[in-house]
Amino acid sequence: MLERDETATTSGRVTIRTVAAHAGVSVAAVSKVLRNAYGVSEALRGKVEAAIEALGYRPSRAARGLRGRTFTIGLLLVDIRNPFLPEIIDGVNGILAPSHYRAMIGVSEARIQLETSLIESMIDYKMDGLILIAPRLPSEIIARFAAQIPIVAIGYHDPDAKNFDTVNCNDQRGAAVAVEAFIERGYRKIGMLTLGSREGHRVSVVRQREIGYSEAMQMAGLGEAIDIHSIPVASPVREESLKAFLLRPDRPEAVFCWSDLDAITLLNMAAEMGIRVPEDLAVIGYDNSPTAALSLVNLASIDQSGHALGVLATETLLSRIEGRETHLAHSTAPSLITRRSLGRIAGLETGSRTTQNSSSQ
Amino acid sequence: MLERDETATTSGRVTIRTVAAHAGVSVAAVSKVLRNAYGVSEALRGKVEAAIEALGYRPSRAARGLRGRTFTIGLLLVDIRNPFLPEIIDGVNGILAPSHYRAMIGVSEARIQLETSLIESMIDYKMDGLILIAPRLPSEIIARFAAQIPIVAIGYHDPDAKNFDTVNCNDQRGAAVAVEAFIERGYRKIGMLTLGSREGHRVSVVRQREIGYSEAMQMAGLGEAIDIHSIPVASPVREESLKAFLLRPDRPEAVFCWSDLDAITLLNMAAEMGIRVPEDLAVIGYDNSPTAALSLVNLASIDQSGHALGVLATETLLSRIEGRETHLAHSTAPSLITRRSLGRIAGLETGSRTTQNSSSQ
DNA sequence: CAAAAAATGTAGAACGTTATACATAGAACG
DNA sequence: CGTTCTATGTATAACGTTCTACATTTTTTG
Repeated sequence: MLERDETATTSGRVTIRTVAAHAGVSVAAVSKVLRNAYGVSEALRGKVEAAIEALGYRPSRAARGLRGRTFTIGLLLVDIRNPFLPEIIDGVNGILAPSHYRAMIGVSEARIQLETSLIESMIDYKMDGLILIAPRLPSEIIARFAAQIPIVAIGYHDPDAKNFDTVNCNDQRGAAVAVEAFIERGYRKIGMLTLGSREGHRVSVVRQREIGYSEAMQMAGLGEAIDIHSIPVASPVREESLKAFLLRPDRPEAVFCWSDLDAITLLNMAAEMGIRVPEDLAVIGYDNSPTAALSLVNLASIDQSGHALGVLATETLLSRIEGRETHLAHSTAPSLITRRSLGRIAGLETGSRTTQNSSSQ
Repeated sequence: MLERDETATTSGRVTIRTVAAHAGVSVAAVSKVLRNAYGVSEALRGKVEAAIEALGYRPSRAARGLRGRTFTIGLLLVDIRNPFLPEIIDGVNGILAPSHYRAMIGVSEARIQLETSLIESMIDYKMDGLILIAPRLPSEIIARFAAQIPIVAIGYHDPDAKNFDTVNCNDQRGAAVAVEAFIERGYRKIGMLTLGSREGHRVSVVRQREIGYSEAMQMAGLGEAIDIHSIPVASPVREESLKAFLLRPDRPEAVFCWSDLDAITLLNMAAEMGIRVPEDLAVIGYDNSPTAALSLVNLASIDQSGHALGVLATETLLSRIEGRETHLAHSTAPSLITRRSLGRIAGLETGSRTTQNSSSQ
């Protein structure tokens, strides 16, 4: 192993100048090799690669950001507690691992100003593209940013998106799967718990799940029994609203809940109040979170395969970065994981999966 | 609002040159204002700040990385599923929100090569400092990186650390708190579940909790009853080992588990096998994860306040970045959240907290 | 073989900011 | 008032890489 070259900086970092001197070629030649640019002989490539190896050279991502690519994908989260995040991130990292790309995650809150500020920061870092996970931004804001940087949104249903891509589980279908499962087991009074009016727009997964619930009920001739109970976002009125639902004299016999987070809280309260699940109230959640699978919890849930969403979003973003300009909207299929909370059929101690077909636009 | 200035780049981005032209001053003057450097009059500051506001200028973090600071804190995670992560991140973001700093999170795996590669990437981004959360690296590797970039480690007990800082919950004390709680309730056959030999070094939180368990048992005159059951890291032998523990004819009457993750799995299995908790087996976990608090789960747990750890680590790192060179090792106090799994005293349906003092070196 | 075309490697500027040297203006002092 | 000291703002190079123009070498063609 050679000593560090004297063309290293005063801080001791090996730079492209160091490599060029070591290989006896120009700086631009080293850059061409790094970029895999046209006009590099095999002999030159060999010399440069040997020098890079010998010196342990790593390009500065910051410097690259001034002219070329940083090989960075930004992931933007508005809720670090979203239960399907680990799977998405596993999916993303699985695709990026063999490449030069690296994912960097920024955590914001569900407020337009904070989400916007985080996206701006990611642009200032010269990231090559962004994956927004369940963003709460209006479509026009996302479109404005997409004019500056490639963007893919997960968990965001915008049928009019032109300059950014979307990757979603088919949330209407997910809700319909839940309703159908209840009906198949003989339930007719089927309600839905949804999240409050802060999430009012059609792009939101919550709204899509409501639409799916309502349409499935109507298809089944149960339009008169549609019963959507809206819970507020903020604690403690959120928990109070769940309790109020449980205390209703006209409580339905089965309920589809927009997310496992609130479904699990509901199960907890039911247990504390002596309401038997599924005998007094059958429950299906959404997300198939790890907690839902605990046999102490045993919540039936719609699974949307975060891993597949992460994989698909990353592949879609990389193709955007490579120059594709036509819009893509991917839709994956939800599946029902049946567990005890669904009830009405014996032998439901272990989860089992009912699958739908997937589709892309 | 003025039109975008003609000195903007061809990509349309507002740069420091644009601001300088708009304010009628030099580029270096604008830089001095941005850096809050000495030698700026109030009049100049006013002109520059007005131009920045009018043009919506944001410095390029990539360009800043070439000479100054990017105002970026890197958070490195080896396990995105670690239940106390959301609280740590809330703590970090709470401190950074009013500043120019931004946290960027990188997710790795618990393998030396991958963790090392992620740290190198963060250095290549010219991040200003790093917080390593429960790193699995040997001390010498961390120290080598700390010679290049300010580092604070959370959940890493290295009494010999010289050039990086540590912020930990007092894990020995946490284990002792659990043992003492069992003893106070009359349990004498008290075991411990720990994580396998891959985590063999003293810096590891697992090893610290073992030490705390063993010493507390000896202090209580129960040295002969020390019983540490080691479970392997990898599934499915991990779950098999937990089941083997439950099936032991000489199973202890109470068990302290190194982490909520495995404690919850244990509770699940116990429920499936008809082992009553706490009547047949009392359990205390570690981390006070949200799942532990569900009344369907109701696991007593040692709380280490991820939020406080995040706050403390961030403050410590910022002072490192500002130039402090003396080593700091912060230790916060664990507290016991009592719940039903602990047993032996009536009226334990709601969690309550037993607190210890905190200390810093 | 000569001319044309293609491949190769280099020189130099660009990217957007920071840091430093220093010219100059303004303030303080005798 | 002249000299010295301090504060201010500018000019310029540095930071580490990418990109492009183009000189030169090599290959292909007639």
